[in-house]
Amino acid sequence: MRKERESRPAQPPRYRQLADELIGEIRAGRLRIGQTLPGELELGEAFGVSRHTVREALRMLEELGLIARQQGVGTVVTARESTESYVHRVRSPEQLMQYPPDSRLALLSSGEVVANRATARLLGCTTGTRWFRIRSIRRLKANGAAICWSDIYVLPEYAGIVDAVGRRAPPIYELIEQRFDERVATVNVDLFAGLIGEDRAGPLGVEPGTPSLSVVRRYTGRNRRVFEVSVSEHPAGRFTYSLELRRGWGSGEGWTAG
Amino acid sequence: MRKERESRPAQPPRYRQLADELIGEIRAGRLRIGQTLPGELELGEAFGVSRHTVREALRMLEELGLIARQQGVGTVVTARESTESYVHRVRSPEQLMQYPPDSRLALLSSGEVVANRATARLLGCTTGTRWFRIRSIRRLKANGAAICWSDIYVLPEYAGIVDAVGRRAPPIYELIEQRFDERVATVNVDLFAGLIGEDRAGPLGVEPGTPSLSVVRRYTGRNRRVFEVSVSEHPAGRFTYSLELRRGWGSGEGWTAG
DNA sequence: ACCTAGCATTTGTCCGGACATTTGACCATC
DNA sequence: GATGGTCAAATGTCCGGACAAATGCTAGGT
Repeated sequence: MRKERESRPAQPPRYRQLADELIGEIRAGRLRIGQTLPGELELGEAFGVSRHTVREALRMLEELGLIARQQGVGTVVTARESTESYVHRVRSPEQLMQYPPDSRLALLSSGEVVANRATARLLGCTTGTRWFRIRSIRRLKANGAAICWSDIYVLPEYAGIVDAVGRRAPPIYELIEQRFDERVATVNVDLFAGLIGEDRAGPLGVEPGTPSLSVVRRYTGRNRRVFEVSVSEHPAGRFTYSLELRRGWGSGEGWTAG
Repeated sequence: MRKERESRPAQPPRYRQLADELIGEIRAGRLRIGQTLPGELELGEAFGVSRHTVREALRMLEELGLIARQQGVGTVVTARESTESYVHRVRSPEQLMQYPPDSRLALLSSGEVVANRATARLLGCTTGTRWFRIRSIRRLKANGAAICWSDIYVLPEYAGIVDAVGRRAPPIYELIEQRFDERVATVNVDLFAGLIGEDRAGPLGVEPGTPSLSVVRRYTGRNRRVFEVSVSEHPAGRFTYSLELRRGWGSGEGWTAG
């Protein structure tokens, strides 16, 4: 027999009331992290609702990252607060670069290099590590203005992709994804103030000593191995790196910023 | 009567098979954006499953951002591909700033200003707009080294928060959230190369002409109004702005970067 | 032409039930 | 102490059913 429901307008559904109640218990500390909740049947009896309604409520908590459910084990509290957070999202690592579509990469030189101390610190590797380095400049097609100088380091085993660089080609990480069993899982980006040295001022068309925005991007594959690092220098006035974060709810899965 | 299911190991659940089938139809273009799907009952009959199973399958598509469901209307295709994306997430706008916890903001001066042309361009407002500006320097507690100079502009109606600035206080946007009916919905961040002028070199303890990392953050409330803009300059070598993006699936809700 | 009531359609909520699968505890045996 | 079997408990999957709520369409009245 279906339980009669009070015909009160704007009353939330039963599953939401139950979810709110359980969230309150967790927030208050009466249900602690690591603790197993009563089973679905038990919760249903306790709150006078069906198991379906209980499961709907638990699904909400799961989406908020407060609990984890496992078949045969039970429902465990995993967090006290669901993590309200601000999210920046891009469709692809290429969109992360934010270069104008009418800009082109021009290959300057390439070859194998051994990371000295300074390079090792920049790349986040140990001194002596071998990389294949691709030096390039990105220019606007319209007026040929150089917007950045990029040193791109890839693992020596991926050096073959240099054949395709500099033409109407996709980004290097994408070439690597296409030709090898590699997939971008994480991108770490560092931005800091730099200064254009004498060796690069000419090709970039600026005075030596011009301030620059330095951007280091480290691409990590699924095997937690960094397979590409790009180090770019953008002369002042030619490039702004932008991002927008919007408020949202996270699932408490360790998604916080690196 | 319950339909007999083939006792084949590792076969996905019926709701997932149905979800995959519908995803395939959408990807192939046979179900187009804007098109309404057959109703839940009709889908159940067509695929020989219960309405519950249909709803589970549709819930998956909804979570992927491929469809939208509305009571009394139906289920509409909203996207052709679920948007694989890379996500950067922080818990709060304060975490976005990335200042070391042992750094302190020291108030230099404050007062109302009128945006001239250059300031208006920087703040993203019109020339002549009035702001309340708070000038400050952030230093490491340990050695007193200045890591940035910040000009923080707030709407004049929020000027009162200046009383609490510079002490063991939360960030300014948080003070505003506490005292007024304001809430951060979006933060836009621009990073670009700058240069430390003569007026700031002394207080910052660097030579004039030192390159700097300039960071502009615009805080927008729920009413789409920018209520705070902070403009910070970090001398080279003292600050790196870092972010990490991880691969994940978005819901195709227009979450792409600004 | 406009408005309103009624109705059909659709999704949302909730119920009871049954079986499948997974997990961990317990016990017997070696 | 290790191993394997059994069983209870728990969640996962799936079913049929019923009613609520929202929406859009249509017909009739003004």
